[in-house]
Amino acid sequence: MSQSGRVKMADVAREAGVSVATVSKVVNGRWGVSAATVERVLAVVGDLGYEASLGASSLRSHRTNVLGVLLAEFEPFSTELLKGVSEAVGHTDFELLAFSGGRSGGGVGWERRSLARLGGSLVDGAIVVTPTVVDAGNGIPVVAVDPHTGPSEVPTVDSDNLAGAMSAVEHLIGLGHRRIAHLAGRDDLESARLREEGFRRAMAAAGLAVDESLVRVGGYRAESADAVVREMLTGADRPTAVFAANDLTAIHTMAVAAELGLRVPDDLSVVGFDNVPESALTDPGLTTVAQPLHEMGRRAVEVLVELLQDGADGEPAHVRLPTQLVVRQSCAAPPR
Amino acid sequence: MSQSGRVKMADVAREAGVSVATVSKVVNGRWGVSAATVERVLAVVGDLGYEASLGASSLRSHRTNVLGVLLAEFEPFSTELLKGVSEAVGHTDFELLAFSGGRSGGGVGWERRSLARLGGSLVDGAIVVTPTVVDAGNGIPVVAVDPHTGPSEVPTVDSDNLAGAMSAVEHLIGLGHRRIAHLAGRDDLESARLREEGFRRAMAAAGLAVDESLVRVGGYRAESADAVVREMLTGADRPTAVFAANDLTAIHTMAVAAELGLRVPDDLSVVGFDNVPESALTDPGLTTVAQPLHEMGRRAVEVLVELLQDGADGEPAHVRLPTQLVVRQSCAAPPR
DNA sequence: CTGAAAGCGCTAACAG
DNA sequence: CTGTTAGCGCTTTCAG
Repeated sequence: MSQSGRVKMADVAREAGVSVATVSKVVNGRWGVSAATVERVLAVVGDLGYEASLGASSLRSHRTNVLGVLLAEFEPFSTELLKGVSEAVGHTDFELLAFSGGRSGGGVGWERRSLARLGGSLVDGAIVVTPTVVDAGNGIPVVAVDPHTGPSEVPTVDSDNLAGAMSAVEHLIGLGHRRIAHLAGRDDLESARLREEGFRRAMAAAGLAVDESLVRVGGYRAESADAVVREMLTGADRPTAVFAANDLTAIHTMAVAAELGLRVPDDLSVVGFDNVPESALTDPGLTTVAQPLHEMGRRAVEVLVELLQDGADGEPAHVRLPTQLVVRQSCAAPPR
Repeated sequence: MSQSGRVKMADVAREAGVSVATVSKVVNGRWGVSAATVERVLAVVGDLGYEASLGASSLRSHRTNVLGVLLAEFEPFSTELLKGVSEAVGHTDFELLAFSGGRSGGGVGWERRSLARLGGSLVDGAIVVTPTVVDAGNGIPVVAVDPHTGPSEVPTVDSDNLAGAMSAVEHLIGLGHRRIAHLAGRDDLESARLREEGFRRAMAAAGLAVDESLVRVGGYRAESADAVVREMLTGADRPTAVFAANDLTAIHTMAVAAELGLRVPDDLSVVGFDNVPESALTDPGLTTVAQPLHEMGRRAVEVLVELLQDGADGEPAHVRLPTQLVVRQSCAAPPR
């Protein structure tokens, strides 16, 4: 039947002998079409396999029943989150659209760009993952997961980064470590700032001084951390343990250590943060602070859907979930 | 500056004192605009933070520089693939859009629906993940990953399911197993069919008869496999080993075994297929057949981009990548 | 070099 | 109940 290109509403209309307006009404279940017509049109729709163009209908109706997830790139953190989001969305009748705009790693501002490109038409609401700047949305409801600025005027979902970081460092201290390094995220990320803060508090609580030369910014990506890690591990007085701000850089730390001939955990202990599945794939398995990533995704959907239904009444929600230390094999007592 | 809703091209035009047509030309880098005007418009664009609406521009131009990934839901298999896709797309100047249409698990036809909704406007080309029916695209280039029908008129990317399955079963046989069950996918999935075929060939090669009561369809999801697994493991003459058609059902098999008081691998050996990161998270770790998921995603992008640039000249590409057995701790010699 | 006008495919008032 | 008439925000001729 359908010969070239996509089937459009006009094709259905012609075939069914009605106007496009009528087809539109039928397709959208609007009132005021005779049962006979509805049936005929639906038959043709099925026949031709017609499906409305998301772009076109959204342009006009500003209601698409599609939820958007905006992210810088599809890496372990955001894909884990997506699993939770996907599961939760499956219980609603929304469709799900994940968008990664701009070039990988996204120059700053990807969240604004993406929001502008999709918002106001394609998606009814959006979940932005790890945004560094949140514009209170672009006319559409937005919830931020693990945002830059920490709780603000836009609803957020995150985990208890401070307590999580403390538990990780306490674990190292408990094993006997004194010379502990922190491979920090970036100052402009709230989660990273809190993890560093947790590191410092745990150290202070144990009466340990922080050697500032061992607190270095590695970002959240392997590439950005590489040079810093090498330097840290080849330095004269290298640390006996490293607390990395996330799993990706922790895993990279282990890789660099191996390359340098250091055994983990015998020569160097490593702790990460996130508990992405990849952290269990390393050898030895990475001890890390688990964030309930799936749950965070589910909660974000919950908050967003509620916003969509009830509107933004009152204070924005700020959901904070607990973290938990997952002990694997990457930590041991320090070498003597 | 921007007060309500999104900034649109008309706003930029007004502010810059030119027509929308001119703004459009500038924004799209078209020829024939004076340097002075270009500069002025660009300044306003930056100022107002203007970003073209994907929906609107795609509607008119049929070129969006966005690649689509269509999937039934965001589960481990497709998200691993996405990581590879994302990485590869990062090296191009395309943006990436992953869409999961319809309700979770998607009634059949989700691939057609999604393609119709996005194709012809929103995306320039699409990668469909595990489609059960491939319509040769909806006017746009399409490449299928791990498709239903096996190599066909649409380009495909998959892995060597037959050899992979054989290696898994040979591993079990090598350990001394004779009574091996196969938790099959579904007959209408090419990959599942080939895995079953591999199972049978390996058994035959070893001179072992297949007990047909131990070849049961579990689908690719935990829920669909649950009842079948329970029945299999509680039967009178239960198998000493199970080769599941994918990791998700293998993992579920281990869970059910644990629930029934069976120890893995002492009482029951289990092998999976896919090697999604989750397979390393189980206790004991799951022995499984690795598919190069990231690589498959990368290759799919490669094929798609080429299609987009050079058009579909000649035979459709069919990329088949090798699999590899990953031995963890879920298999041992059968109990005597 | 610039702007006016005509749609892309669809939905939302309105008339008939 | 049904069709006609306007656009949504943008790109693209085609005159000026």
